[in-house]
Amino acid sequence: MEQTKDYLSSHGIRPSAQRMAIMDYLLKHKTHPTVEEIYSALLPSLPTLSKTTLYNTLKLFSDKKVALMLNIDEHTTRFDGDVKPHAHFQCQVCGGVYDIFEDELPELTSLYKEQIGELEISSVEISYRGVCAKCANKND
Amino acid sequence: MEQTKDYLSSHGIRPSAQRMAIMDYLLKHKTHPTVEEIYSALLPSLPTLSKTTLYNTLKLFSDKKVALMLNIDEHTTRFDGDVKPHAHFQCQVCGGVYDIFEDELPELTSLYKEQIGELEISSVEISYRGVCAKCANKND
DNA sequence: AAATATTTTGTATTAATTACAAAATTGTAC
DNA sequence: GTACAATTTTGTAATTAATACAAAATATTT
Ligand SMILES: [Mn+2]
Ligand SMILES: [Mn+2]
Ligand SMILES: [Zn+2]
Ligand SMILES: [Zn+2]
Repeated sequence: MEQTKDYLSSHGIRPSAQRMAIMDYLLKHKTHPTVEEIYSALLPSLPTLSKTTLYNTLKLFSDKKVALMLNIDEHTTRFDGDVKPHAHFQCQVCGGVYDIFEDELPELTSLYKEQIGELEISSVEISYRGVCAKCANKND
Repeated sequence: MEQTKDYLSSHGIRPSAQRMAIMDYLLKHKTHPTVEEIYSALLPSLPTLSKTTLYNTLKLFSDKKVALMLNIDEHTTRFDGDVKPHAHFQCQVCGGVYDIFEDELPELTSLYKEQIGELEISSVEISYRGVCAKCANKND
């Protein structure tokens, strides 16, 4: 929790109680939560937390590059405290979002370019969709 | 237009007037249009077209793999009649969505896998964000 | 032509996100 | 420490993309 404070500060984000709680949640829960999920989880410890604060904070985190804003789920935005290069997979059956790291997908890192032709790149999102192992084995 | 009919039929889609007009529009306009843009464009020639039909049809096209549903734009879904493997780039300044093909990004095709570990893949979406050449040169 | 299945349409609803301004908190100057 | 300014948080209202639903229209089969 103390390190969360320094982490935010070092990225130019003033570490308020709300911001630390939200960042902390993202760092501890690598489930790619939605705004609703984060909100419900934090409400017990931050009873006055407003959704607007949550939206503003997550936008801020994304701008300052301490969180990823994922558009993999067509219904809602999801967030990720892990900003290292990695891809995502969403199961169309259970809706779960899973990480795909370089060991599973060696080509991955080479897609993180700063420039492609004339285009200046600031972020990359690689999204797979399909059926996860758990759901595929349900019809047995 | 006649070939559009066969194209839909061969993909198991009954070629109604609305469906042909929508598919036709996607094949002719490689601008990654939103639902609103498609609707406005088709309204003059199909005055009774309903948004519900448009949403249903685009969902059908996506399911039948004759169109891509793009989540690159966080505000709204965009559609693409080009279903060949390619990546996309959205300019954060002008909002335009551009194609990135294999000649610009040779690693691209190798990401289109059918399986990654235990995960069965049915689609891939690769989205870059940044600033396009036109917008980068505006501050001169 | 009658019966059946499919597609289209219009309206109402849902739900994620944004806009906005007041209230609260924090930081700075004296 | 009080006063003032800047920042952050909050609650409410508004927006808007997307979906639900059932009636109307159209196409297909018998
Ligand atoms: Mn992740
Ligand atoms: Mn494209
Ligand atoms: Zn699953
Ligand atoms: Zn641009």
